[in-house]
Amino acid sequence: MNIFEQYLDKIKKVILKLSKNGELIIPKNLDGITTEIPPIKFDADISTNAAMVLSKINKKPPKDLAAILVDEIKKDDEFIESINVVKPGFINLKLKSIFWNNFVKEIIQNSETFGINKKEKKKNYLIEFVSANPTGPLHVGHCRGAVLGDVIANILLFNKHKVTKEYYVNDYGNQIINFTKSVYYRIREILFNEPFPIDNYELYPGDYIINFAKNILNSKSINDYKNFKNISEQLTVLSTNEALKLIKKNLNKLGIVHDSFISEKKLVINQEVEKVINYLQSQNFIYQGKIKAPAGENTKNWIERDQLLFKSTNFGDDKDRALQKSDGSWTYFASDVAYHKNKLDRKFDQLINILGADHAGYIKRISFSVEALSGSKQKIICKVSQLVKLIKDKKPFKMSKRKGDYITLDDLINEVGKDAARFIMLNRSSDVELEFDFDSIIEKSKDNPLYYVQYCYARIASVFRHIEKDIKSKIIVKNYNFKFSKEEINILKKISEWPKCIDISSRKLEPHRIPTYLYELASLFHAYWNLGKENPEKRFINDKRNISEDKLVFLKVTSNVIKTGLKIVGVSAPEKM
RNA sequence: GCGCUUGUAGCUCAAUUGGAUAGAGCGCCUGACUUCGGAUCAGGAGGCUGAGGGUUCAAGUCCUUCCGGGCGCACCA
Repeated sequence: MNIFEQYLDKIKKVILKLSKNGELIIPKNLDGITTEIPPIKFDADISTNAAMVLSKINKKPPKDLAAILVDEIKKDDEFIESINVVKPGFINLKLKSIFWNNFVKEIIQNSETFGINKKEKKKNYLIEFVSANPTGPLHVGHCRGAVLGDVIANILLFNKHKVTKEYYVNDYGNQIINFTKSVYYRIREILFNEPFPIDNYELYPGDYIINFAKNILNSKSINDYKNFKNISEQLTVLSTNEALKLIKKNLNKLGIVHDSFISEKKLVINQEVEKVINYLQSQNFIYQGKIKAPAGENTKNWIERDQLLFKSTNFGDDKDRALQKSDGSWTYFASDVAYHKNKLDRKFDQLINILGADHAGYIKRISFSVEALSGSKQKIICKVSQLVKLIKDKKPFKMSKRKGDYITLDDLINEVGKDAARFIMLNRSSDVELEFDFDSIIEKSKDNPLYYVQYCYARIASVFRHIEKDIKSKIIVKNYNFKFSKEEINILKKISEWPKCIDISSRKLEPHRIPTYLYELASLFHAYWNLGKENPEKRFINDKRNISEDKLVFLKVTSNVIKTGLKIVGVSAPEKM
């Protein structure tokens, strides 16, 4: 139950009715009219801007219009305690405590579905995220995008949409050849005692390659390692499989499981790239031409050459984009276009891509290709996760692949744990760079907002332990005539904002709103808890270890939201810490 | 040079898809545990939301021009 939607509907009905009676002129649509959470200082529960929005068209001051609206809104509403008009023209409603009794009843009876946007049309989403090259373990940089994608999926799933989480495996191209060669040299190092050519900058120096080499040797799939050419194809498959196995293990440790993995190589082998290029050619989106060197860049080494180009400038890109390399093989972009055709063919309602900041420049061309392929019928949403700045010893920590001094996702989780990693990565809007201070998260874990929220749940759980009830089991309520305290109603108000939080997070694909909300809710709860120190009446259980039904229900409802929220974020809700 | 993105308290960040007197944490100062878990709480100091212009009843939020940061700008992926 979303009380803001509920009252918005009601207010709109009132406005329509007044306009029918000729008391009010209304604009073409009422979209500008909203219900909001009033600032705390007003001691109100819901506010609306209706009078201000209607003011201009009616040529009347908001105050006068508000007066008319207030009378009509008040009519036949047994739940409104007071309603008043505030300075620029806001109408603020305060609800009676019976309203909150009903509100709580609703939640108790539908604890699993509280917060879900039931009105929303259910869609079928495809969300592609992580898609790191299968050449080694995931590192910290991948972590943020991974969590972002996973939690966006969780929010959509919570709202009862259908979601497919997909990983695009870039197992084709130069990087893969270099990677396979690296494995090959490590194998020779083991078999023939040849030193690994560490000076060759095309190769991957990381130690993990040694493990891949050992695993492949142990599998005994290949007998003769003397000639690279003879075994390169087989070795590529074995090597990328090793890398993928490791990546999946890393993801699992973060609590992420993709529904499907799509191989770039397969798209190429099945000639899906040719097919899509032919199609685009038939639609006149492709031509043979040259790309100009970018202005301001060092153009000494620039070689202009004829290439197969996609006309992304048709859609507003700065330049057209190459599809084919000079050796005739496809560019990354070409097979990605084929991949997106493949996505479109699977008939999703909405495609979502999660990209790292370093790939943001890629968004235009890929979205334009989706436009071209779908005849502008489909648009893809691309979310960018900004960089994570690692701080160690109060200094920025720069990672270098070459030196091998980069922090893997595995290291990160081993140090701070899955839950903290997820919560911190999500705690900020994905649009801003995030500072990840290793030391403060490891050393003083109390500074970690995750614990603050979890502690709230643990405190409630401890009350349940004292009264020998299970926090997880359903509560049977005899009658719903509660008498909530001022503080409890204040927290219930916050709980009433939960569906709104979910709604916005879902529509804007902004999961960071959930940890923020949970933190705020936990904060109110901790403050209330501490009142019990000075005033025993504010405690939840009395000397005889009894609890009133009101308080029991209140705790149940609060813990329910915290738990649901933590679950969406993908972290645990421990009963003891 | 171009594109994307960002600029809010000393630091790290929120801010209800345009709403009211811009809020938290850290740090700094003062206080609260014989009793439901102190991983907590109460109070104080700290702001011309980078600068100018515009749209609007209303702008941190939208448009525009500057200034500063980040990322990207070939056949890499």
